[in-house]
Amino acid sequence: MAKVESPRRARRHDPERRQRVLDAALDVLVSDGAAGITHRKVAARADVPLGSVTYHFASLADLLARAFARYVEQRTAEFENLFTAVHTRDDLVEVLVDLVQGGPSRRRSAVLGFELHLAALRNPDLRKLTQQWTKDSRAVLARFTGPEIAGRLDALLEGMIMHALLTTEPEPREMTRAAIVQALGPASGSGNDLGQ
Amino acid sequence: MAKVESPRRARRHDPERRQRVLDAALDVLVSDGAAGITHRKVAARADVPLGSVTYHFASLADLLARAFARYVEQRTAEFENLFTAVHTRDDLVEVLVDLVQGGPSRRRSAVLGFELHLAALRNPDLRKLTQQWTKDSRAVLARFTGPEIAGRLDALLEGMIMHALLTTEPEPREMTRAAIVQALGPASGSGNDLGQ
Amino acid sequence: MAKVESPRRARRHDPERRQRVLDAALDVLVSDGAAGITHRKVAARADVPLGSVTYHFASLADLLARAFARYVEQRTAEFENLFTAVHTRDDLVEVLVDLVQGGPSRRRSAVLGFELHLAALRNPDLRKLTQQWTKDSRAVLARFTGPEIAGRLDALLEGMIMHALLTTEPEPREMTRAAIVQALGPASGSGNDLGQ
Amino acid sequence: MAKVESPRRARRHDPERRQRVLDAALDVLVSDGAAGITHRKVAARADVPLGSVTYHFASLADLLARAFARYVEQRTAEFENLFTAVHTRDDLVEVLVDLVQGGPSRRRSAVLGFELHLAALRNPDLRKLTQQWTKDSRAVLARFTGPEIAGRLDALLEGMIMHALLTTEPEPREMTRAAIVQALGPASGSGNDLGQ
DNA sequence: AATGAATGAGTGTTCATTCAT
DNA sequence: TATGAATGAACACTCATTCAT
Repeated sequence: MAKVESPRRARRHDPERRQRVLDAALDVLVSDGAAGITHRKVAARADVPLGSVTYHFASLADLLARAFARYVEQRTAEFENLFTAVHTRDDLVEVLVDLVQGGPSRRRSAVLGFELHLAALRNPDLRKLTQQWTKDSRAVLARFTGPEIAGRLDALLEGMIMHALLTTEPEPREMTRAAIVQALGPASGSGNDLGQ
Repeated sequence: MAKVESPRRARRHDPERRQRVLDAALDVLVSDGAAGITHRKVAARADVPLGSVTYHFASLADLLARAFARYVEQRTAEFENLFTAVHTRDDLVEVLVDLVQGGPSRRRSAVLGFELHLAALRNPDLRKLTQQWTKDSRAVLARFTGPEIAGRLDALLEGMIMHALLTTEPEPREMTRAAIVQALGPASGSGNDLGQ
Repeated sequence: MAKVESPRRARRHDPERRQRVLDAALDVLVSDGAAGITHRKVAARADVPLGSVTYHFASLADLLARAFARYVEQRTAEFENLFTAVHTRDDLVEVLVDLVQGGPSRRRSAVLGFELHLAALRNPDLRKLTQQWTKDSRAVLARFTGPEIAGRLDALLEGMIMHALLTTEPEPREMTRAAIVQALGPASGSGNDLGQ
Repeated sequence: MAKVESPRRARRHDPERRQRVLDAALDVLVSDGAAGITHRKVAARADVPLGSVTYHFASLADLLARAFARYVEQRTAEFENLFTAVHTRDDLVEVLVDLVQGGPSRRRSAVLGFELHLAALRNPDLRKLTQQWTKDSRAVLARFTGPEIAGRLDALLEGMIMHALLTTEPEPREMTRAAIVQALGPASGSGNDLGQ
């Protein structure tokens, strides 16, 4: 019978530890921000000895950079995924409204996004990351809207998500939808398809 | 002959010191972020002894809150001001485009804005501040656009400013203008006025 | 009509302020100990501006010394007083038992006494104070018991008071009495009087 | 030839460091009192970097508590030891007189005892420690005197030790002895043994 | 006489990082 | 390879004391 997992495993070989530490770092970023992350908090969160964190990552900045990289990777894939089922303009609108109104489930993602943006403001390496991320996101959107609309849509979404994060009175779904529909511009064709 | 400014004046009486410390705190916030602010950096920036900062502000959190409050105050006034000369739709568009494209002169403002937003995410007192600020900004916009458009315009501007801050290839002015014009929606009247 | 006393009176002339500050200092000593006393706590307790405390007392050590002096003065008088009504051996025993079992009303006194003793261990000025105090106390006791008994009685009382302060299970009154009676030694005469 | 002790050894491995820090803390308590102890003083006394003290003890209060616990442990053993050679009533008296008159060699012990008592007044954890200590001491005494006499003897000893610590004119040994003999009460048997 | 402002020294504590094992 | 011990730098904050007014 399997032994119950003890709170501090002494496993000498733990190939996924790096990943677990990175996820723990993201958890800490969500709750305490880039301002509040420390080796110790990450180690505690990952249930790993302190030395293990400094062993696997050259510095806290390095850990942060790799954690953010992991986040962007995951989020890009997730974002991509969101659009696989989009076939009509209405599908697109619905997906984007969900993105903004996402509720607590997407709060984590959103917070990390803004943490990354702010950190990137003063860290060139992270700036590269945000630029690639922005480029990729817009590319996904552009498949449905063309590049110009994609850019403004992206900005609008970002602003709306930030506001959603901070407000106590969430915007009605209908208003979010209207804003998105307007940003998408007039439907190009007569039908409901995306007209590409 | 002017006295040479000594590196540490022994000025015992300095009634505007509080304000100077707050401005120094904002300077530090711009360069190092809320993550990097310390009493010592603020004191050095304000050319004031360390004890002076802790004397005037009960805690670093208190100092931060008051600095952000000062920033919002200034920025609200400045924002209000921007629109005194706006009479036509084109005026409005031009002012908003400037807001986004503002260049280095507005970088400080923008950075502080995002620092505040992020800090507010985990600090209820600051959240009150951002909420009031958002409300006030939208109210100003709403005078020209009505409340609904004001909301989406505000989000769009925020997103565009964030992107402008992070990109190395600034968006052409024309694209920014197009996005804003679209967000404003179709001109209500036939003329160039704001149609209110 | 009399103005309601505001929490911080701006009375320029306040001849009893020194005394009030000393009493406040004793209050702080009771609650925080000699380890925890500060100008600020005393000022707050006395409802007096910080500058007033440093104005009236040359240093914190000075304030402490004068506060303890005031305490000894009061306590000596009080102690003396206790014995004015003592005429018989039984009276004496009863008064001493009360001294030990005194309950919360005497806790303040007892705590201050031990604070003083400990402070005196490292401060020669305070040591003079404790020596005089001890001498006076013993002199009062000696009027009833002779000097030798007075000394051991004093020590016994001190020890019992300290234990009473620290225990959660107070000693029965009867046991305290028995210890005191034993320390007093066999009644010198046949009667109930003190036999002097 | 012995190596000269360098002021700061770079000893990375030092398994008894915790104990040495605790002993250093007791030294500081003796010289400066609970009021005067600081991490830095302890570190200097133990010849250990500041960070080492905070590394081994979660807080200054923790350090204090453990130092006092160590003291009580040592003192209890020592006290117990004192009585192994006691067989007659005279032996007992002699040991107790030594305890009070102990001279400088016992000054350290006595000071720490009073520091602990005073600290316990405001710290429930330390109060537990003093209660256990008192109980143990009395139990040792009670083996020779019975519980009731043990209690009053304990109080008397405490009071006499405090006075011995503070006086400049030490009490003659004979007087101390008389007080103890009286507290022990009349010898129970005819002989010199303890009559248990 | 009295006090608010000011400041330098020092406090407990946290932490990134190093290193011996 | 992994980690507990260790440490120096820095931090937020407190405070006795000074001084201009």
